[in-house]
Parts: sequence; C-alpha cells; structure tokens
Amino acid sequence: MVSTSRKLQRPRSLTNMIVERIRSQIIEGDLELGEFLSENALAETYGVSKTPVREALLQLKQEGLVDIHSKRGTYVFRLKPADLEAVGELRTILEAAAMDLAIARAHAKLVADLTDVVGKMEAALASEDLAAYRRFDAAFHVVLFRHAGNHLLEASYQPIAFKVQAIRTRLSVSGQHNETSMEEHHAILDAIRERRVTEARELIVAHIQHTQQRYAEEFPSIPTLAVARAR
Amino acid sequence: MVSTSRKLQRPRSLTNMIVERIRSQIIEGDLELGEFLSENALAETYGVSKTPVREALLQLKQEGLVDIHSKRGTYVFRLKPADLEAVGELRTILEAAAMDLAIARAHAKLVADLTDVVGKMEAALASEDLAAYRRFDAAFHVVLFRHAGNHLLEASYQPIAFKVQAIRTRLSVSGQHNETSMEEHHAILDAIRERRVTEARELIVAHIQHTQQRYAEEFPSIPTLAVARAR
DNA sequence: TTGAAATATATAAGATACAAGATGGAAGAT
DNA sequence: ATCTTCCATCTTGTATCTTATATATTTCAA
Repeated sequence: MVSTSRKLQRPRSLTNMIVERIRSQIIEGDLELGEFLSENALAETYGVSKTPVREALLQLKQEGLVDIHSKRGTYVFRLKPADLEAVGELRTILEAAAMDLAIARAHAKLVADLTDVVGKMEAALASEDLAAYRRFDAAFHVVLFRHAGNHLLEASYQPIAFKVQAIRTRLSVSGQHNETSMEEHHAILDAIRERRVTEARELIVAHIQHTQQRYAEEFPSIPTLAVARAR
Repeated sequence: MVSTSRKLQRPRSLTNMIVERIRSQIIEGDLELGEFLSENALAETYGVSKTPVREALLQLKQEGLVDIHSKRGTYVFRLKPADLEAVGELRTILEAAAMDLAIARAHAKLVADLTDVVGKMEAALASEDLAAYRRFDAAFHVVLFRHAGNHLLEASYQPIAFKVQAIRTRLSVSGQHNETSMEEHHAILDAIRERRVTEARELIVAHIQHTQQRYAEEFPSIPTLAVARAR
C-alpha cells in the first residue's frame, strides 16, 4: 500500500487522450483557427492509427471545435462575428438559469467552491499568469453548472464552454480586461453569497455581455481568416 | 432538362444513414430502453462493416440516446425519474428563451409555421394517427428554435429533443393526454400570434410542466427496467 | 458448501489495408 | 487567350484483421 489516494488511474482510451490533447491545443491557441487537421498527420504525430484520431475528431465536432467537411478534411473552427453573438446569447440563457438553480439547491457548496476559485483567480492575476487566470475563469462558470443539479444542463454548457475558452485565449490580450473581469467575478460572488438572487443574475448577464462586447471590439484585429495550410 | 427541382441527392455517408435508422428505431419504440446494441449484430443487420456502426453509436451517444460502456457494450438509454425531471427543467429553460427570441426576431414566419404545424396536429388527432401527432408535436417545438436565430441554441436543444420524442412514444398512451396537449398548443399559438409575450412564456412553461407531470404519473407503469437481452 | 483463483469467451478498441470522392493543374479545343 | 475536360494526387470513408479487456464460468481448495 504505497500510495494512499492514487486513483488506480484506469488508462483512458486512446481516443479520449487524443481528444483532450487536440482540444487543449485548440483552446490554448497552439492551433490556429481554420487550420487544417490531417488524419494521417495526427495519427503519425501521436503514434497511433487513424481510427482513434477519426473518433476524436468526431467528438471535437460535437463540441464545436472543428468543422468536418466530407471527403475534404477537418479544420479548426472559425469564428464569425455572428458566432460570437450566438455564444454570448446562449451563455446568458444557460448561466442565468444555472445560477438560479445552484443558489436554490446547493448554496453552501456553491459559495465555498466559488470563493476558492475566485481566490485562485486573484493569485493568478497577481502573478500575471494569464493562462492560469483563464483556466480559473472558466472554472468559475463551470462551478455554477456543477451545482445546478441538472446534468443535462451541464452537458448543454459543455460544448460552448470550450468554445468560450478558445475565444478567450485569442481575444483577451489587453491587461485592462482581466482587471475588470476580476472585479465582476467578485461582485457576482458577493451577490450569490448573500442570496441576492435577482442582482446576481443581473450581474452575471452583464458580465457575459461586457465580455462579448470587449471581444467584439477586439475582433477585427484577430486573424480569423488565418488558414496556415502548412505542409 | 427533365426534372425541375431534383436535388441531385448526394448520397449521405453510411454512418449518417445508420445514425438515422437506429435513432428512429429508438424514438419509435422499436428498440426497448436498455436494450443491448451489438456492433457486430448491427453491422451484419445493415450489411456494413463495424466502422460506420461504431461512428454512428458515438454520435447517438452525443444525442443521449445510447450509453456506451467502455469495452462492455452499447445500450439504449434508460430513463430514470431524475432524468425525466432534468429533461423537463432544461426544456423549460431553452424553450422559453427560444420563444422570446423567435417572437422578437421572426414573428411573421414563426406564426405562419406554427399555424401550419398546429393544423397538421389537428388533422392527425382527428384521424387518430398517433405517430403522426407525435411527430408534429415535436415539430412544433423545433419550429420555435428554428426561428430563434441562434444556431447554437438550436444545437443545444437537439440532444434532448430526440430524448423527448423517445419518452413521448413510450409514455403517451392515454387518449386524454393528446386532447389536452392539443388545446395547450392552440393557446400558445394564439398568445404568440398576438404577441402576448409573457403569457406565451407562461403557457409554454406550464405546458412542459404538465407534460412532465403526466409522464411522471405514468412512469411507474412503463418497463424502464426492460432489458430484453435477446440472443 | 463456499469462496477465491484460473480460465474461457464475448466484445469492443485499435491497426492496417483498400476504395472512392474531392481538388487542382495540365493539356487540348475553341 | 480562355474555357473545358481529363488525370494525378491528396484525403477521407469503409472493410478487415488483430489485440486487449471485461465478464462469466469453471475449477480447486478450505
């Protein structure tokens, strides 16, 4: 009995591992928007056959991270202005609902977890670790869903959650942005803690809309059209 | 120039065809809840190899219609009482939002399409074609999303839409049910037509909750646990 | 008789091989 | 010079074959 809490780490399937790696490359910005993803190349890169690669790409398609064109190939998703709006709108709908439910059903745990996450966001911001800040920002919103007590609602958020992360990576370059974001998260947490439900909902809706608006302003500057068909 | 509007019907992939066939079998009740779906058997049944079958099952998993247990097999989803509640809750959230948006963005088309669908529901009910009634009932709700002008919102509904259909097939046996349902759809359509937005939202929320409640009452009588592991 | 370990079998997961559609450029016709 | 057609090539889509794992069954010992 050497380790006390080793999870017995059941090896995940190759497909899952590849999904996670490609997804994180898209989220972190290591792959460009619109970049071509060759099954053969990916299989070779990861030292596996095309089968798990294909299945991974299929799953990423469901998550909205890649576009598969029949018999032509798979490409990292591209961001059109309309998508940005659609994402913001859907986030507003889902997150507001999730927050209501979470406050009603698991207030104590919700507050505890959010407080924890906000603390980590503070720390990341202080040490200027932007990648970490983005991850905790994502975690904040995921926590809302986790405590909403409806796994289907959580599942609905999943696809756009990744897309939101990918967008965030590519658009949040200005320093001002994160300062404002941090304040907004604090305000939301405070409202939740004190069960000011309507105010909390208004704050989170406003937060999402601010975020979308800032992104929309930066939008023209990003290389949406970058294709980078490297060979 | 023989035919004027033949679409040149590009043949879909085998995977898509199989997805559609299995999905419809689940929705229509030809496959029992919890029934085992063997890759080998399906491949043989449809006269294809296991690859497209696997990819089809993967997609059906995303739609929540099957559960895949790693290395053990794939089963038609099972309905637990908690799922029923979760589905209803999520429907409430999404459909209310979709309706608001659709009324704001495409009122004329929305009213036209809903009127059409309600007419067909009426006809199906009159001729006691229950299967058709269920399809148009599903169509009614899909129309709301189609006109909401947010393809991500529509995509969010997709997974539970099929599940709702599958549930409906298995639970709506009482005649009374459909009469009431018909009336509710009429009321919703009227409210939408006259742009009584809040009322329309209340009506559709109530409609969904009624539906869930009726299902919950019938629930004990259905063979959720039916496994039917035929060999 | 009971319980644990060994073994058998069924099943999916993955690798490899092959077929077929999509694309772009070259060659030929106008 | 420009447009069309054909063909080479690239890429996915599908089939077949092999391996690994989970579960049931059997066997053997206590």
